[in-house]
Amino acid sequence: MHEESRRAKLARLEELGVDPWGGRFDGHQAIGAIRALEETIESSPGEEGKPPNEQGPQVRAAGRVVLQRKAGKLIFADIRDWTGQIQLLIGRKQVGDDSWAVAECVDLGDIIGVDGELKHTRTGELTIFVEKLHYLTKSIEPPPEKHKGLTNPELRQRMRYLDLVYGDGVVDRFLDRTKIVSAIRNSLTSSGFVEIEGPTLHSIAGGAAARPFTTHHNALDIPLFMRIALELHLKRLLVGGIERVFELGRVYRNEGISPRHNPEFTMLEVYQAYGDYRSMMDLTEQLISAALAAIGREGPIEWGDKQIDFSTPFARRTYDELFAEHTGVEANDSAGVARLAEKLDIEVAGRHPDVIKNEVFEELVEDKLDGPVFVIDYPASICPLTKRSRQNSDVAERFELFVAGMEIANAYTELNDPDLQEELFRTQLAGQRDEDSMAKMDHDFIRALRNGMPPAGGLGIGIDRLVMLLTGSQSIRDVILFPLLRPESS
RNA sequence: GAGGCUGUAGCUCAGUCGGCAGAGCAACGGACUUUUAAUCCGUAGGUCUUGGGUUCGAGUCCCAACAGCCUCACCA
Repeated sequence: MHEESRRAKLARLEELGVDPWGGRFDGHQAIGAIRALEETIESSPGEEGKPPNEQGPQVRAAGRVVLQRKAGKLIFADIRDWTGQIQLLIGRKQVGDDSWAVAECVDLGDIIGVDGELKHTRTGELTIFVEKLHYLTKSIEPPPEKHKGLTNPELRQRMRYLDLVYGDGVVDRFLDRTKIVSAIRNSLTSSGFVEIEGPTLHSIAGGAAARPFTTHHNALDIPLFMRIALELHLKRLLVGGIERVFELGRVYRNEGISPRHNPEFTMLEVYQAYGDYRSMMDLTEQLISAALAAIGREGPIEWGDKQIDFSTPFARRTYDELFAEHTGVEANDSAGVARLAEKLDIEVAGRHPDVIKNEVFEELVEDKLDGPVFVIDYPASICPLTKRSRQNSDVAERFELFVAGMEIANAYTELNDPDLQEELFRTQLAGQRDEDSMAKMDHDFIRALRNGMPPAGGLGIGIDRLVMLLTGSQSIRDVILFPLLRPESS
């Protein structure tokens, strides 16, 4: 077994009086920063036919050994940290017999620290000429294949730590995710929004239409649900006078898994008193622009075979307009819509016309919206939390932002009429199943509205999908560090 | 939940018509003080995902289970 030889070296290190598990290692420089010191190397002409003499800075680095070439009493090794990779040269004569014995215990995957001079080898490779070697941690497991790394998607997800070390661009992708989230948070904060933490255990799983995960509180002996949305508690805070408020948090939906769905995902919801859905469009553009700037992306972004241009302002098109454009049937032609639905095997009998129309929209229109495009003015009847347009009460002041056929954001002018809200919670649209409806009666929420919620705009952004788009990732599992997998059977 | 594809050494992958289980990397032993996907010589490494079945004989064919990926369903 591979483990045996590694354990033998572990024992050998202990014999040599070296702790194979290392300890505090102060003052090391990031490899990326060390590489940037290349220009400080001073060079004087060497003797006839010899390379120039170099004098480089003294550096201290730490990293994982990812390549190793043993050439007799010389070892070339490449170590990698999260900022880059650099070659080491360890010579028996240069480090002395004792350190050489330690160096001989180095396996691929081990973590070591070095002190040495930064200069070039004869072949011109930037290299740390090691003077002192520090063992920082032994790896008992062999690393993945050195050319291709881990390619099996299951192993990449289960052993994300290896994917991060050996996968091309994986660390950068997840660091980009962090930068995107920070940029969004900073942008909101600098616009006067405050971040709060709402409850994740809800007694009523409201604010969206999805099946919740259920759990139970022992002491109170009550059923509880993991939240499926952030909405209703944030709106309670509007009632409480927190005029600009947001939460960036995990929500849980007990639904299928796909390249665009993970049972837990990250949602941003923002509420702005005295705003409306149009203010939310401006805010959406602001946040996405800030995210792009944070990861240094300019110009169109490649996503699969699509080119996405995030220059602002994004297109704004009405729901009905897009419906007619992509289906060839006018949105208000309910007979025509019904015929279309039947052709698509969408059930028609006993169902609300807007529910049917929306299913047709999802089927025929959404995929084609490469965007970014704000789809505005949804049928009011499918929007129970949204204020109706003053000009046309059949239309809700709502937009969804579509990019590459994916819904990225959803925003409303928030409904703040408690009586209408209560009525809409009560009205189950004909033909809709309970779990398909977001009209779930929440008396406490109604009571909050009865105390006066200021008119407001609200916005939700699916952070994982946004990160997918901005990092060119085709699967949500590529932007979630530990996506849900079935546990391994032992 | 349905269908398709995949599962072989630690990793990446071959394995033809059903006839001795293969390679590269990694590992181990040896040579090498300027290599860089180091090179050269040698060695070792397998419950072919699991369980059944067909067959003289199964990694290969059939059935089932398990896991992953994809498509669909589900999912504003």
